[in-house]
Amino acid sequence: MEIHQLQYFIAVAETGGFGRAAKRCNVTQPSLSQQIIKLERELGEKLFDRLGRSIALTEAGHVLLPRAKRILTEVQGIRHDVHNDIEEGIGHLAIGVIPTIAPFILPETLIRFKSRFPNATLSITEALTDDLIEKVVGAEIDMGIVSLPINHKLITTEILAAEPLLVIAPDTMDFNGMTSLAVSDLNGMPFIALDEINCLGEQVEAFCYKHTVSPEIVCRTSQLSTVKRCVESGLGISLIPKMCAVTEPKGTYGYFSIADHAPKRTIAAASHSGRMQSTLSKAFIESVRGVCAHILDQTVITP
Amino acid sequence: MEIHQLQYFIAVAETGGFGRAAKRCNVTQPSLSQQIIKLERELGEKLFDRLGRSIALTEAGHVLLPRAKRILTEVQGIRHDVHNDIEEGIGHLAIGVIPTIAPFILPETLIRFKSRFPNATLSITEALTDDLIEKVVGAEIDMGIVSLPINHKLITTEILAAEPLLVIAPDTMDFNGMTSLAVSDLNGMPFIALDEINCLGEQVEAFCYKHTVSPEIVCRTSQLSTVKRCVESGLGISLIPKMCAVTEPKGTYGYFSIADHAPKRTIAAASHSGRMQSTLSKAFIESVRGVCAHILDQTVITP
DNA sequence: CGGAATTATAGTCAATACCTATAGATTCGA
DNA sequence: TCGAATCTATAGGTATTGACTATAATTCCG
Repeated sequence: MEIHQLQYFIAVAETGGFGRAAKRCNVTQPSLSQQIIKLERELGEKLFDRLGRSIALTEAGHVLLPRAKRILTEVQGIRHDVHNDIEEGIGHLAIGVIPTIAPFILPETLIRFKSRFPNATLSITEALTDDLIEKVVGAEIDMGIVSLPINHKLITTEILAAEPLLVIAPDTMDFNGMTSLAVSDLNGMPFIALDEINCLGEQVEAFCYKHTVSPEIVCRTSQLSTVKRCVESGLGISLIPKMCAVTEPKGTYGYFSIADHAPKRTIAAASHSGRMQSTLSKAFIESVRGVCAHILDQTVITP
Repeated sequence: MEIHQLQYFIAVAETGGFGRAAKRCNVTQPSLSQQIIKLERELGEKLFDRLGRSIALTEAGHVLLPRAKRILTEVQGIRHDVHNDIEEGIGHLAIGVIPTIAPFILPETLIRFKSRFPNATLSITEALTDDLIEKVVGAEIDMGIVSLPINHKLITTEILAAEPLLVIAPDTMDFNGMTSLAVSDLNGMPFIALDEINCLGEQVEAFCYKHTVSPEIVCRTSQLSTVKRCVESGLGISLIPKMCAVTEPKGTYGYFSIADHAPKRTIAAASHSGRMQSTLSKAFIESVRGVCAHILDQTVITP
């Protein structure tokens, strides 16, 4: 069964004749006749009673007609839909975000994205960088929101924001009223470290190593919120991303920047080099970029 | 766009590879590749991102997939439906009935038919024989319930019942207690005639002419119910089909058969010789046959 | 009965779907 | 890092088939 056969069939049914149908379909009458006969043979039923002057649909023809029309309508609609549904933002997007970013940007990002594309569906995965990269490569998700650097030849990254890392210290610790510190001030300080399975943990570690400071690690946790709670209870200081400082209620601790070698992380969208970015993907990236800018614009440094 | 292209597309989407899809579709991989490429060109959008190990649907592919599946499902369903819907009595039947039959058989026939084929739709036309025949020839209706003879080379008839015509006479007229009359008894009697545009009118006329009796026509009406009312009011006698006697409430009149040359009419289904009879048509014919048998089985002759 | 109209058949041609063979690209394990 | 394996694309040949022209067969109408 072929689409053009259904087209011919509908034309015959609607024009009431093979010749007229052929004219409408821009083929000759014998061609059309043969295709109808072929369709009849395939279905094992005559579709028309040929009455000389006119034709009449048989029972089988009556059954086929509405179905054929529906199929043709859908086929006609496909070309249109393939172009328009994309613009209308109908579709699905699978996103992954690392745990040290997700809780701070997702709420606002989802609100923005959903209001712009109410018809799109979204699935979010929270996982560590390596996991996300693997999922992107395997096309399980469309994009990962991660922290650079990413080194994988199949991954393309697009920078979304540069984010300072701030020292967080409990109110019980005194920095002599300073609001900004030097790297060397960290030396020997009790330090709450994030587990190294988080890239942020690694990055902090690398930062300390690079500037040859060695704070004394008194605790290792796997979540930033736990870090904050440890700091709050006076256990030590830590280094956390600004978005974490901004978006959680202020407690009994203060924030300080490091003046001489400001540590930062770079937030980026990682996607598969071989896949074209969908409209939704691009829009999501812009949403994240906007949310980051908005969040990082705020000031939290202890006066 | 061709159906097999959609089939290939779905296979690739579901198997996650061109080679596997080709195997499932029983074609070689290059053939399948080419058809996908062709489909992509026609739609103006890439449908898959080829990632080496696996493939991923593009945005356009995501839009197409559910539509392609729906179309394929419908196409698959057609062959099944064309055969099964017929057996399940889904469909439409257009019937015509002459006025001297319609009111007596239709109610019961429709009840029987509808209970057997609840999913079928039915349209009924009441018209004179010539009109009906023309509509059957023009395929406007599927079948006419008429009275023989019908002479038209494109019409096939199938006899449904032989129906006696009975003399109806008002109670005020006395036939000396006889329940059956001879043809000659009609001579000179006041007679309520049905208009000759009805075939029944013609037939009665022909009957009288053939047996050389000439009742005195005192009234011509166009409907049988009017004939009865005229008889009832004592205007004269008439000759009416038995089904008319049976299915209308008995009033102040009696029925008599004609013993020597029993007049009758032959009820038949007239259909187009060139058209195959649908299941519904055949079933409707059987319904009518059954109803006629049931009605004509009853006895109405005045004791 | 003849002319107009309509569908079916026959024969030819061109488009194309399919096949085999092979190249190019990527992944994975040694 | 190199080679084997896997996967898709390309090239060229073949065969199917949809479409065309011409014509026959049938029906309808004057």
